[in-house]
Amino acid sequence: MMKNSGHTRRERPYHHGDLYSSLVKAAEDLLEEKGANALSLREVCQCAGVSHAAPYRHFRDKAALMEAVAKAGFNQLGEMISEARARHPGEPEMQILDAGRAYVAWATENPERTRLMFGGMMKSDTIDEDLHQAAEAAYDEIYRIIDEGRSTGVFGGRDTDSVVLSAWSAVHGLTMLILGSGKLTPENPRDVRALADIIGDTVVSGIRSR
Amino acid sequence: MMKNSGHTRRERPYHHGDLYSSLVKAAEDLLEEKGANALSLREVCQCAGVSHAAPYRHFRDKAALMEAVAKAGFNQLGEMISEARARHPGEPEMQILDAGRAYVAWATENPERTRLMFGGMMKSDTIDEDLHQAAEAAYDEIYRIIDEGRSTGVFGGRDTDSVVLSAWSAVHGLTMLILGSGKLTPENPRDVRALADIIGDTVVSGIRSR
DNA sequence: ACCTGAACACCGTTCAAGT
DNA sequence: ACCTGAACACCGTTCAAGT
Repeated sequence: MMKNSGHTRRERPYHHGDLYSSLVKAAEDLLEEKGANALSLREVCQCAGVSHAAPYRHFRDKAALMEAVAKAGFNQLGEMISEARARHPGEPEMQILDAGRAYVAWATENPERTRLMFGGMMKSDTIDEDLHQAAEAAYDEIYRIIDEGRSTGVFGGRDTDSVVLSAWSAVHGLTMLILGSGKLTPENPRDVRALADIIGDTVVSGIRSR
Repeated sequence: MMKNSGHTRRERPYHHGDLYSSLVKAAEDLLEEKGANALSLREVCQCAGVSHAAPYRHFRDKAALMEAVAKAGFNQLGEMISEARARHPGEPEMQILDAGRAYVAWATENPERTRLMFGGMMKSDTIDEDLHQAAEAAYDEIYRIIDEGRSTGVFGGRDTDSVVLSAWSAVHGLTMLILGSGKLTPENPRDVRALADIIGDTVVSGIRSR
């Protein structure tokens, strides 16, 4: 298990080359493997093959590294929703159903990263602007679905923000219950999808124009 | 700021008397004050006026103390829902609306405890049976509301569990978005209640029998 | 410019010893 | 039975020094 990222000749050069990315990758892997509580920066360094002081050239502190991990997570999650939207052009109901499936699926496949992303980090006042924008971009994907559905008359509700909130809350709530409660323990992706569909049906019933 | 819990004569007796409760209380306070990440067992001990080794007579480890905090949280949350239910006998729609308000209100008043309770702790296989039952009792309060609503015909849906899941997901999702996303930042209890009512209306629309 | 190694103040946990 | 104080292995962070 020698790590040699990008280098073919020297076994371990003094200068790493792309330490920033290596640290984020190592942090992601270790986070999912051991959980947020047991994740130490020193272990991430060991995994990336550098000394425990090396990260401080690239990240202000441990929290900044975790913010980078969260940012990558929001980008991935937003991409999943975007793809679900693209799969059903002109069909907002199918878009929201499929986006819900994708949201829950990604989160259950990356539970620790999801907990990190929605665990209160975004509330801190020292929040990075990059991270904020990545989260915003994911939100916008949901907004676009609802907005199209409302403008074509298939969704109702008093205003778009309220409908987005309702849809997002339901899907996000299912997600966090799967990750956080002892009650919901789907064994495989098909179980996850079945749960997502139960919530999807209720959401669509609740926001459909009447 | 001398702590003297229960003792009037001696300033700091060798035997504390009710260290278990004092530690849970101190942990609750410090948790909400500094956040889960910055909470140290040693500081809890200092706050309770004992040495840093004293807790190990009452708790297996730090995680066990946090489980006790979570258990108390589930009991409080379940109590809130129960009271909301009792406020509107025979009116399941009002019960679920009011329970949603109470759920979101309690969580926003106790954000760190809520994150602890739903942060994945319940997933660990070494979970305490007491904690599991406290969480189950809170869940049952929601179940009772939906069950009564379905048996009197005001709620529809394929089965009670699916309807409970839909309602719980929506309210829990709003809660976690308020606690965890940068987007939702209600400034006061009235804002929180307004958000809860938006979700409540959609949920009731979604699960009402048609 | 980028990384290391020693150092510092902390942490959770253990255990012999005190009351 | 309950608590203390010293000890251990760890941790995040800093900084002079190395390449």
